[in-house]
Amino acid sequence: MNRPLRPATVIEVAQEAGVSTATAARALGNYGRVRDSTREKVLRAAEKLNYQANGLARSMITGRTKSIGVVCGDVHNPFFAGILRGITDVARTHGYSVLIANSDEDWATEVESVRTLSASAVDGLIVSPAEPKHVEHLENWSGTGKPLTLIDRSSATLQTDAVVIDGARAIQDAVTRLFELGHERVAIVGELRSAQELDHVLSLNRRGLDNLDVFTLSPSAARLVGYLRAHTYADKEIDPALVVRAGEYATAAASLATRELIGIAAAPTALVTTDNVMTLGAYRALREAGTIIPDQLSFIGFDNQDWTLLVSPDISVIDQPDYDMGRTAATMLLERIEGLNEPPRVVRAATSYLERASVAPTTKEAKRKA
Amino acid sequence: MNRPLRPATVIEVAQEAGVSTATAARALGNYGRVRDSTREKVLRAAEKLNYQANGLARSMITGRTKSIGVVCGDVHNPFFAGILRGITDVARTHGYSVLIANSDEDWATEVESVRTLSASAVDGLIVSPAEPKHVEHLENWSGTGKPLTLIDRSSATLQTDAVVIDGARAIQDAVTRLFELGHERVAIVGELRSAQELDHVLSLNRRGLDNLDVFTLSPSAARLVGYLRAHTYADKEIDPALVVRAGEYATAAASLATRELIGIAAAPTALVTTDNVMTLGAYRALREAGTIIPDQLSFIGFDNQDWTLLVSPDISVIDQPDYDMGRTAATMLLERIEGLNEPPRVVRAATSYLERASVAPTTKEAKRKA
DNA sequence: CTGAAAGCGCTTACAG
DNA sequence: CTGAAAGCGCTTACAG
Repeated sequence: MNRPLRPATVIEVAQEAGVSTATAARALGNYGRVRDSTREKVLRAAEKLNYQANGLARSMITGRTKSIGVVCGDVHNPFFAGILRGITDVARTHGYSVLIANSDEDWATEVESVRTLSASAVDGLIVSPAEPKHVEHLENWSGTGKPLTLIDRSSATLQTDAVVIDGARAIQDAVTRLFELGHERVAIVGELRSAQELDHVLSLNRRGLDNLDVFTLSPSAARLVGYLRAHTYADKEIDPALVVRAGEYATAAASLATRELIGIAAAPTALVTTDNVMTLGAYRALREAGTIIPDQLSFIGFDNQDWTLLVSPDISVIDQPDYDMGRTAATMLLERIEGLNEPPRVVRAATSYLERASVAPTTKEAKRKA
Repeated sequence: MNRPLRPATVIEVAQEAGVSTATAARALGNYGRVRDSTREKVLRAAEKLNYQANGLARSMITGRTKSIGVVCGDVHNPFFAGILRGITDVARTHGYSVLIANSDEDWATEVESVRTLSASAVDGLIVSPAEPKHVEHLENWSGTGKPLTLIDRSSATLQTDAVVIDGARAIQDAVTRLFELGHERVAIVGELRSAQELDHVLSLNRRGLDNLDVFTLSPSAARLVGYLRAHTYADKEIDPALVVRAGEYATAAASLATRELIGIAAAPTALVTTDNVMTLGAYRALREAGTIIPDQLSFIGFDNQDWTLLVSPDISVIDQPDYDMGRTAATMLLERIEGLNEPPRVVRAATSYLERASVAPTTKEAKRKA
């Protein structure tokens, strides 16, 4: 009865139960046909010997490890943390383990992460690709026949499941709302890392904007398109000085860009941001500059972070269901792992605009209403 | 040259290179002696066949998977997110994968998580035990000979590496600082889930407090000890009404408890909290109640969250190096995995008190100084 | 329903 | 330095 250091094997259980290893394996592994009385005999022997299946040996044969891999930008970013929580919750209820890797939005790191997870033989992968245009490594992964689900970003070249939001629509609605409130000079702060993508988007005319598939763009570029569409459809001109590029995915960059923005001669009366990092950075700059919200500037952030309800005034935000997005992505991935064979499915999670005290009509508009 | 769906095996590489499988394996696996020219021949064949080592087969033999498991309360909690980031960063540089599970501070969930990670055959485990007194499942794990590192909480019964902070000391210093500023009525809001532990700690006299090993307590109880010590050493009486028990690890519970606290007749002039969840909950309640900080109440939070520098006034905090704690825990674990054989090491990470505008002297004290 | 035997893709003594 | 062979702990046709 003394528990051996080396756990018992199927063979030992079989001997204890007086059956063949094949039969013991069937009873233990819960497959094939076994007479009930035999199964019980085996299970009793297993219990006696404290049998624990060796998952490695099993996985080598079945080719499945009951684990999934996640490659996101940074687990410390609350948006990804929320997604990850959703993924882990779904995985757990299905008995799957979750392996996590951060890309820091760096392509080479992402490639390496995928390789590491691949070496860990995960059954499926959830990735928010750092560069949706460079997904050869993900194509290779898919070449193995194992499923892949994209999250937060989709790809034009990759035919797989994806969970995204319509960020362009969300920003378009927010900006339009600001127009309603009388704002004529609305600024936007976004990462917009790719200057090329930025130039491309800015160069589009109305028809170009209409026809653009925003889901193939990087998140910040897609959201900028919403900003441009709002202007175009409202017949407002776009002042390039109000389109602010942080250039990298960091709060410091957003702060710097925002500081410059509010220093220009024809200052904006309203500001929208494209995600939680930009929101935090921009807000810090406004706070340091002593900008009075909403009197001097109406402000709409992205992502419903805790702090947006702790500062004064409360910050209006575009809420994005990160947790549910994670759940959805995991659910879709597990369906594929379990054998679902359908054309790629793209889920667009719903965002919602939560208007709070950081947004107010312009003085002029307020008077008009009165 | 067409890439086969099934990756090449050692046997195929060996045939291609014209050597035995043993030799091919040695060259591929980078162990044993192989003549340089032979090695090259094998590696060239491997490249040609696009050989990828089957980690599962390798792991089954070596007994190692190059992966570690992490069981924390909740990855969505910024404290754990910071820890996890530290762990993943260290793991990556060593070529290890990280498997993550949340316990939600629930013991049964933790047990299940350990079992799942165990089935995934991780080489080591980092756990912040939900109930430091109930660690039989962790003892079982250690019984396998694989290493375990505790984080944020240690255990009296478990002889393993651990990374903790001296929360008692941190709170003691903070409370003492409040005394210096003239505060006589200092309150504390903590989770203090275990009523039994709370009663025990509250019942201690000076000697009992002196001799208590706070590292065997739950974090919030340990921090309460710091509060009690500060009072005892300053010869201040403890008003039980100022020791506030949220009872569960949730912001809502902290808010509720705080709301009651500030409603009592003899209200506190200062408040400290025991971790980031309690801090957020307490701050929300104060904000809703319209408490003016620091005029009506000096406030010291735990964990240097982003938002503590966004609200007005800035919130003083006890900073806890979550990221570095994660790094340290991972480093220690990997050392054990690599064979280090030393007595258990307990690292006490340094906290720092960051005083900001949320803390001020009492009116009386301010006058005295003037 | 059960058993004997082969096999998954590696690593590892053991000889030479 | 290299090779023939056994073995890790399972699962899986194939017979019966």
